[in-house]
Amino acid sequence: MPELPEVEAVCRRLRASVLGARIVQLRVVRPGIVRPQTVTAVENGAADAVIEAVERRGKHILIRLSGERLLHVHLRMTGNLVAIPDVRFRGPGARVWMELSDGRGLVYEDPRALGKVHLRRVAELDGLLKDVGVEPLSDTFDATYFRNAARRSQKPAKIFLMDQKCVAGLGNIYAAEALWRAKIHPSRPMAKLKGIRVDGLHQTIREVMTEAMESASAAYAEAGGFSTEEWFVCNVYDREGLDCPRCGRKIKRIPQGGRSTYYCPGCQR
DNA sequence: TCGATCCTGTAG
DNA sequence: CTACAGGATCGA
Repeated sequence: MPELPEVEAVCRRLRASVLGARIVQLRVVRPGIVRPQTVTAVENGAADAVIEAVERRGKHILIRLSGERLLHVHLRMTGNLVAIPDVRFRGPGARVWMELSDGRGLVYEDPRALGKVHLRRVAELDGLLKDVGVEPLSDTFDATYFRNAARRSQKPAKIFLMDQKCVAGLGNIYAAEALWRAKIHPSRPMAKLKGIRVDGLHQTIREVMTEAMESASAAYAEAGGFSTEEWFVCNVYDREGLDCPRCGRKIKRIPQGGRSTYYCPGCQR
């Protein structure tokens, strides 16, 4: 589910439904979600807070609460955060749930339970997010910024994009898709790319994220959750052995950093 | 940079 | 049964 566009879609939905609501109680069903914090710390800390804002930094969701506190949520692989009409009807997949004062529920669901829900103080935020890079669709993410970062990194291009330090929010799918559009081989060390090709990659990152952002939010607003392939057409991701839509060669899959990377050996160099 | 880890579900 | 999954962190 969640790379930046999907996380943003989740935030938009929450903003439309949950702002100004008061949290009567928060319950942690799975302690692992909250670790290394304790169940009691998070439950007590969120009780009685009013939801003042829903913000996002990279893939991090930041729910601002009254009293200089906030809920810091990371969906990781399979997490989701949704408002439901009646907290009593939460599903068995609820790992953390909150009862709102009007009886609705704000529920963190996560089948694999790899995600995180933490209670923070506003003052801690900068420290916690210090390694989260620039937003890919912000003005700060310009060609110069990207060139400078690229020049300093020996990492393979795909690893570089998935690392959140330079630009935040790209995951396995959109990193692969941006590289395909830019015709760059995922193993290519960033510092070895010509400036003009780095510029090209900068451009395709913006394209991919813009398209994904729009369709993710649209699909999510309407139907309340679709799997990616229904609204974002991938050219390489999860297409091992199929023809490259651009040059016709067979798409390959290689391991990188313990994950699968898909690319076209014909046109990505 | 690799592998293990956190977990469960699903496809082959 | 094994392999793999849209993420991130840790230690060797």
